[in-house]
Amino acid sequence: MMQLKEKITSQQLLKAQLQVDKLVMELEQSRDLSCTIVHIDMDAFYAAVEMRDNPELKEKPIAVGSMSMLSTSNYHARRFGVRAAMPGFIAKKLCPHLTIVPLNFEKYGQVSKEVRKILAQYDPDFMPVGLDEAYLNITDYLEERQNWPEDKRKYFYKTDNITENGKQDLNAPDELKLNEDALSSSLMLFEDNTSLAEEQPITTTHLHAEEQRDQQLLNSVVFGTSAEEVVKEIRFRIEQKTRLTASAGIAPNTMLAKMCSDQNKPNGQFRIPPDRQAVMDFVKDLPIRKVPGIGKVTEKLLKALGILTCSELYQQRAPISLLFSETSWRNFLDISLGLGSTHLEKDGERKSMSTERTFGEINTAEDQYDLCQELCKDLAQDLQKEGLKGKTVTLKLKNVNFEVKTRAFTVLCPVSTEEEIFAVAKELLRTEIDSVAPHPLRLRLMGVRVSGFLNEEDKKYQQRSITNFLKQGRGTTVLRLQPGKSNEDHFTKPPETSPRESFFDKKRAARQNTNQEPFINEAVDKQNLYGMKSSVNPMAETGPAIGSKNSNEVKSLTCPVCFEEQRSSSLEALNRHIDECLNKTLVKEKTVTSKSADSRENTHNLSLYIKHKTTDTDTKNKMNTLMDVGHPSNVSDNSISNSTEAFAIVPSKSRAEKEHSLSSDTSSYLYLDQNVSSKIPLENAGHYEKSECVQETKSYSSIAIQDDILVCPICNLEQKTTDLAVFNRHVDVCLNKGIIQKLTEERVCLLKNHITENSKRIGSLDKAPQSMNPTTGTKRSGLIPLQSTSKKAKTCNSSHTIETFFK
DNA sequence: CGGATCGAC
DNA sequence: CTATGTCGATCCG
Repeated sequence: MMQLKEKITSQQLLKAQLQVDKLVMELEQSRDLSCTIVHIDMDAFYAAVEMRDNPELKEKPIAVGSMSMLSTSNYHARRFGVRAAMPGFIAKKLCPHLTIVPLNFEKYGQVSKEVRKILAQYDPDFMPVGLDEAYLNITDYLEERQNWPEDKRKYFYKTDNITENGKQDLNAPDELKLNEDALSSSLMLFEDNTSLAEEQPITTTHLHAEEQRDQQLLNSVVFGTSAEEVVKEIRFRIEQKTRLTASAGIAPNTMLAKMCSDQNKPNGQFRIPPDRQAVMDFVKDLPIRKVPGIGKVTEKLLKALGILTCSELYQQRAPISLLFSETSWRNFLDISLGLGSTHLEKDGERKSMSTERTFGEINTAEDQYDLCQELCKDLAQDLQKEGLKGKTVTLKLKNVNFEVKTRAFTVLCPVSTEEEIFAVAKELLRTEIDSVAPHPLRLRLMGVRVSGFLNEEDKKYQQRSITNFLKQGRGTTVLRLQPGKSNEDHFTKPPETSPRESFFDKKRAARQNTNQEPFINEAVDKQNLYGMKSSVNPMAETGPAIGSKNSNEVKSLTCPVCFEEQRSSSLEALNRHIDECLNKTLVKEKTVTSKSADSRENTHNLSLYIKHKTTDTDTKNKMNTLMDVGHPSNVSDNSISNSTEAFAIVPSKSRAEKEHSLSSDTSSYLYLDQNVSSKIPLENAGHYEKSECVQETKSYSSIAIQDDILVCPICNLEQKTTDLAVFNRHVDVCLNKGIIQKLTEERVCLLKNHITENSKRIGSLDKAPQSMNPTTGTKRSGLIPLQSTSKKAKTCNSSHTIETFFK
């Protein structure tokens, strides 16, 4: 993209600038600040629930999840660098005293329901996001509330609830403060009130009138009519009801509201007033990574173009409009202007359903088929719960090198039962197994997804067609697809009866007489896949099942669609031909994508780059170099200084400091195995991603370092530093998959052997198994090529990269 | 449509 | 020993 950017002429840029700015004008004109959108976000939700329900966990560092994956952690644990999406066993190394609590989704769901009940009173159409977040549009509610008498905005609470021994949340003092603030600002009028809020914990009936009055005076709070007051009230009620705290953001649109809720987390809130300047001020120095929808990849992409903040995003709007797709750059423009959705669209119908499982290596075909069937079974159950049938079945595979692959197939007749799904998934799996034969597929994950659900129109059509179909007395073909029959029957056997011989049948019969070479087994199955496409639909005008018939009876490499005999004996080629025939297009020979010169070029650059860092040929040093590439101690002090909040082994910060580091801190991991990596300036390598845990640490002080020697739990190498913050950053870099992910499997063992033996030449690493399929390293991100000549790296075999690297 | 990726929780 | 599961959106060919 940087190259493309270079090639933009000033002419083009000028034109783009004019066009974009015209749009900016329009956008500015239609800027809508009239809505009040609220984003509510429960603080460390799962962990908070677990702590609430088990006081023993209160003072301990805890995380919720399993040894293999954590969903969230409490603040205690976050100080050790333990955070969401981290494997539990690594968290244990970072924090040996960590208590890992298993997930209890039912409970979280219950709590979430309670919270939602409250939220619904402020916006019946509020939009939940997961269990712990929600957007509310309180515009209408606010207006109505202006005229409310105080008693309608008055809530009672039990002080005990907050100060009770051992019961209070870590953040309770803040909440108490909030309550006190609210109390002091309220008039505290007492009125006998029949419409008390449900969270009123005091039963008034047993008390004398005066006592009752005193009691309630002490423990009541009146919230105002402003947006802030409403949100305080919401958070107050949530805490009263669940003993859990929430953070909130208030802004004129959802994008801003979401970012606001992050601002004063935990247990705080922040508002951007409905004022253009206020919005622009907020957005000005905002790191783009904070924006919902901009993730790691997009951040890096924009960073390469010199864009770190929203202002820079705006400044570069013209070139951006030339480099990105329409949807992408329009979105970027909205972001840089602080524009976002002002209404909450309720989520539509489900579009897919899937299930997947991670496991220790499974490499025998038999086990893989069994597993696949099990997944289909589970998925079928889920589908049936919602009465869904879908036309596309997708198989997802991840091998032991973490390379993910999906393979999909669409049938004309929607499927929902285990047998139906498995029939398709099995073929997809078979194709994959065959594609690497005689090597086994070495899987660590398998998943099955069904999508392409029928919409209402489809259903009607389906119904009508079936009716017509049955009227015509051709039910036998339909029955082929009914549950109860084995999957084999569905796709590999011809219909028992063929009421009417079609054109295709005749053709087929004619061909049969020529008696040619039989298909090998897999060929039959692959052909079946194509057969399904054209034959399974009982409504097909062509009549019964050409594919099904062909599958058992055709004995030559003849296209079942055009009936031309195919020259190539390659099944792949035949299948491609059939596919093209089905699509009524010409057969195009796909060229097999080879590992392109580009990918080598990249690795070449990389090794050159590393070379200057290591003159020593000792293997262990190379290891260290590899692990330390992203280590801050290798980079300029300057880049570190902005990052010292990592994992927050730091005392509380003032607001100003915090804001400063927020704006200057940007994430950038060093990816050694990706195309751009060699282009990232070294001085940026020490930056790291600022995660939620960093922002949520304000009330904690620093902790002591217990050990003299810090050993990274991921790369297992001793770290030179004794600074826990620096160490944590190293772990973060290690964790961040770019480097280590590809090494965690057998390669690490190889390396270790090399280190201990210290004799073999490193080049032998090149002899790593070739069985794995190269993954395509193509990066897209809506890039519009200005010149079609730039056929960039189509494939990038990451393991190869690493091998070259070591070499 | 199939496949790959990104992003979110 | 141990690196999730699920879903929607987008882009490309």
